[in-house]
Amino acid sequence: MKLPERNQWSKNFSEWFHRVIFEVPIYDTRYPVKGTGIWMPYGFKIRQKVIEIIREELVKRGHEEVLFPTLIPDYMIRKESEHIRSFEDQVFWITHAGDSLLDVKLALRPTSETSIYPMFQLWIKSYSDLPLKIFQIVNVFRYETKATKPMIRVREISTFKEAHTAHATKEDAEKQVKEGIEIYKAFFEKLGIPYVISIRPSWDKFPGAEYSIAFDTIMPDGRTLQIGTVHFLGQNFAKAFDIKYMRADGKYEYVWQTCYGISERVIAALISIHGDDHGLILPSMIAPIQVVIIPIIYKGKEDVLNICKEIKEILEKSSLRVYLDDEKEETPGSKYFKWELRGVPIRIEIGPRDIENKTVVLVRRDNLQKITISRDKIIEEIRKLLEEVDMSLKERAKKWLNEHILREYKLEKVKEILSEKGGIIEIPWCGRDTCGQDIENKVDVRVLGVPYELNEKPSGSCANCNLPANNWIRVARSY
RNA sequence: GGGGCCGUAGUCUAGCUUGGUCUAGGAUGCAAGCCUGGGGCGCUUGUGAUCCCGGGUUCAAAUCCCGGCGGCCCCA
Repeated sequence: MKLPERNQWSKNFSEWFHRVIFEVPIYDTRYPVKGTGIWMPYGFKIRQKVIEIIREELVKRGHEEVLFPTLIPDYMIRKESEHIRSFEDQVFWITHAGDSLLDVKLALRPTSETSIYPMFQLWIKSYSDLPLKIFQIVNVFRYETKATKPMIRVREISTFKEAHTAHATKEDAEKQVKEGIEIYKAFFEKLGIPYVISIRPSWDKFPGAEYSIAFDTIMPDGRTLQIGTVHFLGQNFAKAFDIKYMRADGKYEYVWQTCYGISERVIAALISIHGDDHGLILPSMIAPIQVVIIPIIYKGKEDVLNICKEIKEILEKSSLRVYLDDEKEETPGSKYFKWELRGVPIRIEIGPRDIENKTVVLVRRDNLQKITISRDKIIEEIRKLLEEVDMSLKERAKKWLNEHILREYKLEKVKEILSEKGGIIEIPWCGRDTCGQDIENKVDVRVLGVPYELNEKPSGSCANCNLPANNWIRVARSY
């Protein structure tokens, strides 16, 4: 069997994506409210695994999980002016209870800063209460006006992980920003999702933040997707919500804050980036089913099934997630396609030939290579193979990302490259906001920002205005 | 922000321009049976559609018009 291709996957990504999430099924978009969808059992399991990983990374670093109400009273959401100004048009309001008009209308949270920080104000008394590091995983609502897209641009974000922290000093808070970034790096590393980190331009930072740092990845069609953000809030919200603490010397000071978020866009990225024309390929850590067993039953050789059951038990004892597809009416070939679509990393085929030779056939999902191994080596062989598949997925994704990040000095070329193959282009930039926005308009791109953690600077002049360039700026067509 | 396309069984789609032949055709799926089984088996039978919703025009609307809801795409 030849290597599965990635033609549909890249050239017809939108179609590929819709087909896969519908047919697997992962997510049903037929619910009659625009920009919403249903996590189907298999998709829900993938989502669960992703949530487990991020939760573990946060808890490991001293974050505690909480759960806030969905509703935010009008006067509260308005406390930080820049924040509300930016979200105003996107807020869903509850104005009525039955027929009666509410005295205070209630917002469905578009994000939770304004619901959480009034409580911070009550909880934080002295420096010994700091740092305070919490997170929640909730749904948030944003009335998107542009075309919605399943998991990528939705009106009900169903999986919004938001962390919120408060600190005694600016230094502590900025250290927290770095920790937030480390958490996300570890998280994406585990999912095998490659990324670039950029400091968002001032005109695109989180409303109410001092600055924002964002993770972007590149989707199969070459457009970038923001998959994580970390914000330094300074004392903006602390002042708006009067969050003060008493220092050791008895004086009061406003806290310094950060927040960072991730949504189901990560899941969209996960299933897209590792896919091919046959469907999903899931990293073993995420795969709801890591190994699927397909019995090849010929008439009069029904004992194949018994061996399959034995092997299933052996593998389960070794903590693998195994499924035996013993459906009688379906042919093996049809099962292969089905489980490939669903991204199960390893398939075991067992037929009469294998029974006779005490072997099994292992097929890895990424390249469909078949190997025949002796039955008593099955556990170590599968463990090894899972690791190899994970590794090659990660490497392929990384390679693909790197191939789609280029440097360019001429704006006309930028436009050309982005229309042809998409990706991210780094161009020399003078550092002025007006010039950056000018580039956005001229080339029809989104400025992602300047590279985070890159010390090297461009020489020469800005690609747009010819003033001396003082940094690289990343641009892309984005979701 | 601006523009375009579309909505017919669970899914994809024909029919719409030129209203009547549509009792809405096909594929796929689903169900039953036979036959099969190491890459989407085959055959038979069956099942499944308020033609997105509301209004209008007309003797007559899936088809034309208006509004709504929903989906997709493109451009600066």
